Amino acid sequence: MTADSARPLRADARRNRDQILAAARRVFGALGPDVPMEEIARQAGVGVGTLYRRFPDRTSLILAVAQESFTQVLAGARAAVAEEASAWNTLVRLLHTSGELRLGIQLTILSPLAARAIEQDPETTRFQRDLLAILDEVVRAAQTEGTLRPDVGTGDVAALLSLLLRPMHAVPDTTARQVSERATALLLDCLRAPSRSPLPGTPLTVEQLKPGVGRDSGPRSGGS
Amino acid sequence: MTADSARPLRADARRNRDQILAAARRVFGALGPDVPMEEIARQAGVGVGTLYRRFPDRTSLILAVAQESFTQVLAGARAAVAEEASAWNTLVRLLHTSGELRLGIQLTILSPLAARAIEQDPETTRFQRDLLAILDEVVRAAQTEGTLRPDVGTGDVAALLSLLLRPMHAVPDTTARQVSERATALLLDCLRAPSRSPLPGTPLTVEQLKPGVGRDSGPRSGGS
Amino acid sequence: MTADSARPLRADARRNRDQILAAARRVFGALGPDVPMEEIARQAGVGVGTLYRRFPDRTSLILAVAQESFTQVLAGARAAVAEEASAWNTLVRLLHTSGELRLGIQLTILSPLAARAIEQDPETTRFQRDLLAILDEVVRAAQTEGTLRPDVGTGDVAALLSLLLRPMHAVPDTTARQVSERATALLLDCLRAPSRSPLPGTPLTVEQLKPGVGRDSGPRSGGS
Amino acid sequence: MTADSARPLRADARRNRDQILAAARRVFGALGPDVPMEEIARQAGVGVGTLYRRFPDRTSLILAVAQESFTQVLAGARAAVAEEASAWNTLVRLLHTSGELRLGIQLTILSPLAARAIEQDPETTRFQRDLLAILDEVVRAAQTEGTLRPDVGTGDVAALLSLLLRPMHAVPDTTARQVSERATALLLDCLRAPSRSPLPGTPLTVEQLKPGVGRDSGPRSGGS
DNA sequence: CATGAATGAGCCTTCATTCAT
DNA sequence: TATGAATGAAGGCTCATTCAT
Repeated sequence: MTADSARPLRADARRNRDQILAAARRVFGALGPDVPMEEIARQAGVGVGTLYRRFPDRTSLILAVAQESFTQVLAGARAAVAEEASAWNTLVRLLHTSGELRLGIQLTILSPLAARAIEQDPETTRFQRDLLAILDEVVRAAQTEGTLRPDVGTGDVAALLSLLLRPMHAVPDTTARQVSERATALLLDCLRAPSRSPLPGTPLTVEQLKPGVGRDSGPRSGGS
Repeated sequence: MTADSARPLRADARRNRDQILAAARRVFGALGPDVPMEEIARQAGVGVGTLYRRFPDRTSLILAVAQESFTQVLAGARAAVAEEASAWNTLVRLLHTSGELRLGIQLTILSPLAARAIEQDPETTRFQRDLLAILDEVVRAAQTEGTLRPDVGTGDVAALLSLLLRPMHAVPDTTARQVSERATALLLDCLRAPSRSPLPGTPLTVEQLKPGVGRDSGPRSGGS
Repeated sequence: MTADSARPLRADARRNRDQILAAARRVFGALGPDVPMEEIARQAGVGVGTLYRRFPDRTSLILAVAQESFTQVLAGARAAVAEEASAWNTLVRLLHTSGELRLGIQLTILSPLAARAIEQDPETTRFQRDLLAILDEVVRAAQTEGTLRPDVGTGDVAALLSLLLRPMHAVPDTTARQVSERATALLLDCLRAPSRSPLPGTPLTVEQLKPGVGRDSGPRSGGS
Repeated sequence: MTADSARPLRADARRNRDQILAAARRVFGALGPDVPMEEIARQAGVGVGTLYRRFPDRTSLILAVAQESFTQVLAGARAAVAEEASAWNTLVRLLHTSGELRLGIQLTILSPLAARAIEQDPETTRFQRDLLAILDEVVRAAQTEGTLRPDVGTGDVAALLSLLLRPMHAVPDTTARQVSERATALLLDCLRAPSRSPLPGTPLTVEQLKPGVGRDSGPRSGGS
């Protein structure tokens, strides 16, 4: 995934790289994507120099973290597709699984810098495309089997998922977990066919989520 | 709201102050709460010095923006309560109205600094308390009148609302708006009584949202 | 003294000027010569604008304070000369009297800016010249009358006096006062003829105190 | 002295640190303790960043300079005690030796910031205590041996010493040196037993010099 | 290769001084 | 004339990144 470079890294170098990545996830998670590089290095138990040898700048570190996350999500998604009996069950599992990786994904989202980096990174973009493709398949299948209300599009599901993955602030951790579970359950309850009340507009397609036209630098409006 | 200082500010000073506040909303919105103060000053058409004369530090500027937002939300909420015929309609309107002010509220949420400031500001805290009190009333009333599913608590509704208010990234503005509307509709669809499938756990109370026990410095995990 | 400007200032302007001067003495004394001009203005009960109308910049305010002090010292010195019976008594009184004005004099000494300003101000320079002239007279007279040891020059006395006027730090006020009194007494004890042990070098003349050759920007070495 | 940190600094870092310290002494001496950090960095031939890496803020730099000075004074004092035959000679040597370090000590005294920092630094405080202890011993011994007038206390001597160490302004360097020598000689002449005229009050003890009761923020009055 | 030192640009904030009211 | 608002230069400090050891 993250490897486009040629030779496969000496054992200790490998270890360093992993430690750094782990530290980055942890620290980004705890302190946001703006933490001093030095802090990350310290937590990884290496010097800044080493960090920079592995990841030439902050952006590339963020990307690496993001890619790692996406890789796992993707793997999880594929497993869900393969292992679940119905499309609906796949969907349920997708929503729950994603929870695990929320952290990695979002931290990515808190800084304009990170946002831009990720948007522009082909690797990450590919992940997203793949993920959306899978989701799209599942959504259609679920609608075909009659378990998912027909008036939502893959875009809707993706957007909702992404909103549910946003971090909550200033709330006890246990509460956050409960919110997470109950919100997911509620959402699934909504999504189940048949629909009760009609939704405004038309189903959102995957295409409509593409970075598109509107302005978009930094944190922007959106969500309801 | 923001005014506790004694005398009422010279005409031009007043104008400047307003311009600064407006610029701050705009710039915080577009670039996040970490933008250089100088950028805000420029957009407001004043020198940094002027900005600092009005708002002695970044925190106080953030607070001012936040307070302004909350003030409006609160007013909107009160109007909704007063003017709508049923509790359900009030709830609907609350969800939609809040949309307008999302921006002000959230920008507030993107930096640890801002988060801390807002958590600690008594003024803002009061707003939150009042808002939650109103919401609580509406929720109970709606459940009493049988329009809101009984297995959700005010805490659930507040948390969902807050999630929906999170900004979306890298998505065309028009899409963001659609997502917003459709997600709100979907959510309302979920919330309407009777419930279809049961939710895990018990209704979340307002108390459970209080900053409480779990660690919470900086951006932390949470969400669904 | 401080007046070279033509017309004699309207009553209220006069009052303002005096309040400013008084505030400056007080504030310089308490907070050092680097206090914000705004602080001085506040304590004087006027706006900064007014302060600047009276004293076009910090330097001129410092000079005004210094001049006021020197004026008083000079007056005191003349009185001492006129009223005391012996040159020795005049000297004693000079040393004690100066105590009162220490504050005004020194504050002048704490900032490089002030130092430079004072050195270059002709008015102040004149005061110093006059003061030294008087001191010189008294010293010679005392030596003539046989009460002052003959191996000290006016320069020595002036230097000692100036050292004794330095502020003490981090010491209770009452102690400072005692130190002051006892040191003065001790000094007088030293100065009284006949000398016991010979001093190194030759009597310091007034000329040797002139700003002269050596480097001298800002706080410089010196003293014992 | 200044070293409580663990590992012993790389060779070049050490060199830089020393250059910075040297530059600081020089620059503080010449321009006062308020000089821009950048000036110090330039004179040390390093970037500001380096300076800040070594001394996290101005205060710590000032303290380092102060500690260096005190260390030397203390060493000198101990040598004097050990090597001189009589207590009187020790005292003489103390007064003269101190002259060398005057600069470091005083620069320390010109800014409220510095003053506060030094007062509060335990290291420096300890130095002062030790120094006063030594002085106290010498004073008593000299009085016992009958060479020091009995009506002065250690507090008197310390205060006088400190006054003599004050910098002189706007005076040629050579004059400053002469003043220094002659004033010291004169002072010793005063201190020698027997006393000629009685001093007002009672001998000042070391305790009376302690920061104590009187107000003392910023430059305050004091000295004779 | 790893390390941590050095660099310097950039942002925050203060305050002397000017100027509109 | 008095006021206090506005300005902007200057200094403190941090941190991303580079480079000597």
